[in-house]
Amino acid sequence: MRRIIFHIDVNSAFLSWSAVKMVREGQPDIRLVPSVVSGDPNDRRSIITAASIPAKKLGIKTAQPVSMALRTCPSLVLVRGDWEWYKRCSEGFIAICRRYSPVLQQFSIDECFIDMTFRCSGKDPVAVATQLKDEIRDSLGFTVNVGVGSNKLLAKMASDFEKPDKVHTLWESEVPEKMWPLGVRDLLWVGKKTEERLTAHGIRTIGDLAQLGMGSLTALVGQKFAAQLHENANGHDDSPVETEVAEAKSYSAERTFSRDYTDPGDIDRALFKVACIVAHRIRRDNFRASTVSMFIKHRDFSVQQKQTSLYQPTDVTAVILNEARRMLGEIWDGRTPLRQVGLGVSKLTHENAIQMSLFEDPKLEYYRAWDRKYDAQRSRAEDARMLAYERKGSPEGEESEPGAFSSTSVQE
DNA sequence: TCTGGGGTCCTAGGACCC
DNA sequence: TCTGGGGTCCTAGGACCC
Repeated sequence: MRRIIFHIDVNSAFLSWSAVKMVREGQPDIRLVPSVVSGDPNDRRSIITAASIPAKKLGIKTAQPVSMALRTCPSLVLVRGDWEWYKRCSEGFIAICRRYSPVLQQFSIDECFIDMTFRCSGKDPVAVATQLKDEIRDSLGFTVNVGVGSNKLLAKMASDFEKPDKVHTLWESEVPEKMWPLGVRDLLWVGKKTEERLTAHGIRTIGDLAQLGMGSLTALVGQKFAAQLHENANGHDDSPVETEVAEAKSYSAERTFSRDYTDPGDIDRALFKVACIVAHRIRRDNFRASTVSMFIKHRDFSVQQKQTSLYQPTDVTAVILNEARRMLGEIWDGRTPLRQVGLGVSKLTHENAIQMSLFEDPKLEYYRAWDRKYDAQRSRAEDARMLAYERKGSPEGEESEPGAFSSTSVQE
C-alpha cells in the first residue's frame, strides 16, 4: 500500500507569528514589508532569526548578521523574538494537524509530519492537504506549506517548493521531473561542505547524485552517508512517522560575548552562568549526567573542546562547573581572546545517585542546598514572567489561546 | 558584513581487554 | 620477547538540522 505523508511547515514561522500578534494589537502587518525577527540590533553579533518574504526578495537571509541586513535595507523593520508566544502558536497549529491524523511527529517548533495513509483513503490527498492549510490560516492567522508525498523525505522536499500558503506533491513517480533538476544543496542532509565536495567532482544536481555509482559516492563522503544520499536522491526513505517524543540525549548552553574576552574573570562568570542553566535543566527533567564537556570558540571561529567522564552521574551545578573549570585550564592559556564559551552534559540517566558516603565530598550537601535555592528562585521567576505575559499578551482579556485568533488575511 | 543557540549523528584514532 | 586481530569504550572534531 502506498503511504501518504504530509509535511506541514509554517512560512517564515517566527516572523509570521510575531506579525499575527502585532496585527491583533492594531499594528501594521510586518509580513507585507521588509522585516526580520532578530536579536538586539545594537549588539554587533546579532543575527537574523527569520525574514519576511519582501525581505528575502532583497537578499536578506536567515542567520545573516543584522548589521549586514541593515546595510542592504536601511528601512528594515526589526522585531525582537517572543518565545512564549511562539510556543503557543506552535501548539495551536500542531493541535489542528493532530486532528487530521494522530500519527504525528513534531520535527521542530514549526514543522511536523503526519501519516495520512488511512485518513486519506478514498480521498484526494491534495484536497485534504488544502483543507488543512486553509483551516490553519483561517483560524490561526498564519500560513503554512503542506508537502504531500509517499514518504517523509519527499513530503519535506515538497513543502519547500514555492511558498507561501501552498500545497505541493512529490510522489516517487514525480522524482525525475520535480526533484532531479534541483541542485544537490536542496537535498536534505546536503549542507555547504558536502555540496562543495560534490560539485568539485561535477555532481551538481540531485539527478547527478541519483545516477552516481556507489563506489564513487563512498569515496567522496564515506559509506554510511553515501548509502543515505543515494537512497534519498532516488526518492527512497522508509523511516516511519515517530509519534513518541524521544528523550533528550544531551543538554548544552553557550554564550557569545559582545566582544572577545581575554580576562579569566569574565570567562569564569560566563562559565558559571552556563553551568547554572544546564544543571538546572537536567534537574528539572530528572536527569543525571555522566559526561561533562566544555568548549571555547576563538576569534577565528575555530572550536576547541574537552570532555570528561564522571565516576558517578551528577546533577549538581558545582560538580559540573568544577569539571568545566578544570578542562578550561587544559585547553585555554588564559590569554588568547575568546569569542564564546559553552558547556554541555551527556550520557544521561534517570538513576538516583548512589550514595557513597565514604567517598562523597562533604561539601556536596551544601552544593545541593544551593541548587535547591537556585531552582526555587528560578521557577518563581518563570511563574512571574508567565503571569506578566498572560496579562500583557492578551489585550482582550480571555482570548489568549491561538485557537481563538481572529482571521487575518495574509498576502505575499 | 562578520557571522546565535540548541541539538543529533558520524568518524577516526587510541586505550584496553581477550 | 614479540606478535595479531576483534570488540568496545572514550575522546576530539566535524557535518548537518531548525
